[in-house]
Amino acid sequence: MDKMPKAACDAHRSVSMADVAAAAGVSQQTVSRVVNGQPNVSQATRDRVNKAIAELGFRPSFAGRSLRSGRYRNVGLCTFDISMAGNLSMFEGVVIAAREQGYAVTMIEMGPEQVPYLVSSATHRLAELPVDGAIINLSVLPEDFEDYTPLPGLETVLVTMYAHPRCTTIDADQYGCGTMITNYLLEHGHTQIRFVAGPTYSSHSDFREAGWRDALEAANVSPVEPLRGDWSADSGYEIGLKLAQDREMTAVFAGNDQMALGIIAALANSGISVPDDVSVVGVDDSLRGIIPHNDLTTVRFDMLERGRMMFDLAVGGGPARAVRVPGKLVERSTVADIR
Amino acid sequence: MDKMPKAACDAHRSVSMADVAAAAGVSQQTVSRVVNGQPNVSQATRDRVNKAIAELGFRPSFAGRSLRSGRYRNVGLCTFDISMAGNLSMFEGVVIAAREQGYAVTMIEMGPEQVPYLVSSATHRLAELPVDGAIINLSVLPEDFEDYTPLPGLETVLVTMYAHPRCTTIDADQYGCGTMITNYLLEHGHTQIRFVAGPTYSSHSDFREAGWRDALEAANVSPVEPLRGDWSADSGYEIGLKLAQDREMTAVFAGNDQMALGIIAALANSGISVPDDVSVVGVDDSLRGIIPHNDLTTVRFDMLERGRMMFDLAVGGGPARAVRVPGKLVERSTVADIR
DNA sequence: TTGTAGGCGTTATCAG
DNA sequence: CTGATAACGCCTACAA
Repeated sequence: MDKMPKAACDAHRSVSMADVAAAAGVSQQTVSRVVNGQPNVSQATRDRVNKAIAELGFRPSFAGRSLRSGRYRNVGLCTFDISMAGNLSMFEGVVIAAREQGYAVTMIEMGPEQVPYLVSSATHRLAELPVDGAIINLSVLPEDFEDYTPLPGLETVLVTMYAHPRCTTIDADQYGCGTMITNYLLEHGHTQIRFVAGPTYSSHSDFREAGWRDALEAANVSPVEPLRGDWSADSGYEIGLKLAQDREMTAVFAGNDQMALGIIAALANSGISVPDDVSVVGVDDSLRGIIPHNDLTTVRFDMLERGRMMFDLAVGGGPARAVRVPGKLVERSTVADIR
Repeated sequence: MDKMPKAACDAHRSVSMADVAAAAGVSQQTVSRVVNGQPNVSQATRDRVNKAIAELGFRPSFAGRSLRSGRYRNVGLCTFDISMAGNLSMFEGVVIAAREQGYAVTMIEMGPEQVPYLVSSATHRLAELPVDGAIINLSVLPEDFEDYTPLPGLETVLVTMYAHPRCTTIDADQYGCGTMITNYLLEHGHTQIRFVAGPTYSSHSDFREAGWRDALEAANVSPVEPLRGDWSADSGYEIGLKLAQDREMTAVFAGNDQMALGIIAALANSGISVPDDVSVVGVDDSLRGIIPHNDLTTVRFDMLERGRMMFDLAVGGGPARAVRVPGKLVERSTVADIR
């Protein structure tokens, strides 16, 4: 009984290099050399080790490796609500960017029981994960945003339009997208441009609205108070019915593509033709492939570019700054010169 | 110079419990107790330690912890192409399910340079990550599927409709969804039910088609060869124009909702009314909130239920089996009794 | 070409 | 209540 190896007592222990070494009759170090493809091993030894590896089903321990190296080659990504529109496409960009550098992405969701949403909670959850950097997606502005200080030693990037004094932030440029769309409509001769906002909690909607407001005021036209939807096409339809009563309005800047679609349907049902009578622009370019003959003029954000920047900031570090990734206007056929 | 601490030489080393212990004038073990909220520490000591933790910006090392515990509380998720429709929603379910158990999810994408796609490559990449289990999403059937043997010691789940002798597989029940939709249309008196397939590489499309075929044959009607689209609404539109020529057809089973939308538009433009003249059913229920007045009858898969099952299988283990998660018919108004 | 020693940060165990 | 020790799996450095 004395000779019974400890390993046999612990069913949960995984196969280590020491086990492989024992099986192959070599030292642990030789196993390490084989596993890492180092040159100074004779072919015979190499074969014996590889055989043992295969038989025992050895896999190198991430824990052991990263304990040694001090790095994980992995970034953490936290969202408060993963199902919020846009989070998934953001995630896609980060995963692709990470893969290009040989990194993985570890994801957590804070979940609905974590109310109020605090950046500091997110940071602490992420800090216990095997990550070299952290990306925290702030779909709404958390209460502790101003007071927040990132953990020293964990490069942290906040995804939000708001700048932060001690932490790098990044987001698709919602404000710029608001001015871009509004100016585009102004260039086409429109002045009575209505904005359709998203839900009140959405800072993206706020920034798009601010861009619209500022662009209008720069052109000396006073903005009409926006109507507010909930991002859904049906809410857009209801709003479209109201807009159809507005005899001044010649253009609509919808907070997203779905609402734009609803608005266009409502206008059509009210005998108003797009773009002949009224021009409509959306945001996100989220309808490609989804609806037939998609002709909605909109703004597209390059999710791969955005993901790459988030990733680079999260692993690269550098001083705190506020990065805004510009979108591109996608001209289709729901905008025309004013009649 | 002799007294210069080693740490000062290595800028990349992170703050360890030993550092905190030195700063607080206690032993490393006491720091461990404080960090893990164990009871047997005096309040005075606890305060001193916490102060040192805050000052030094200590965060517990994932590597050290999991080296000790032998577990990661993390599952790996691999997709061959993350942007494939459906992958992201699958991912969402897994992340939510994982969070409920205090797990994180680490994600990798194989990327386009990894051709041909091999399950074994995915397994080996996942095996080097800090994961207790692995989920591999097989959007297409890889060449080495039959020969594949999962790594012993890494619980592996394959997401595919195909069963595997040595590995648990799971998927939304595409075949059952095919029979369900077809039987539903048969119950409404339709027999001339056309199927619109997705791209040839899609096994999901194949299984939906097989379900359709079998249900028809069980009802003694011989299936007309399906038309094939590329999942997009525009391809659906083209197919819809062809279907409009088919005088026998009274019902269409579209491979997904987007194509269904295109088909309905093309039928309408050809003077054929849905559901008065022709009934149409889609799959996925992916249009909610996207289009106004969404009235498409379709099949919905519960992504949270699916994610929970995948997660449980990946951490729970058990013998190899093939799990199929059934969908639910969502009755809206694009199906009517045959005229 | 191969082997030995040491330490990365943590926690279980035992000793005080 | 607190501290010392050992071990988890791996890799760098050095020795044979």
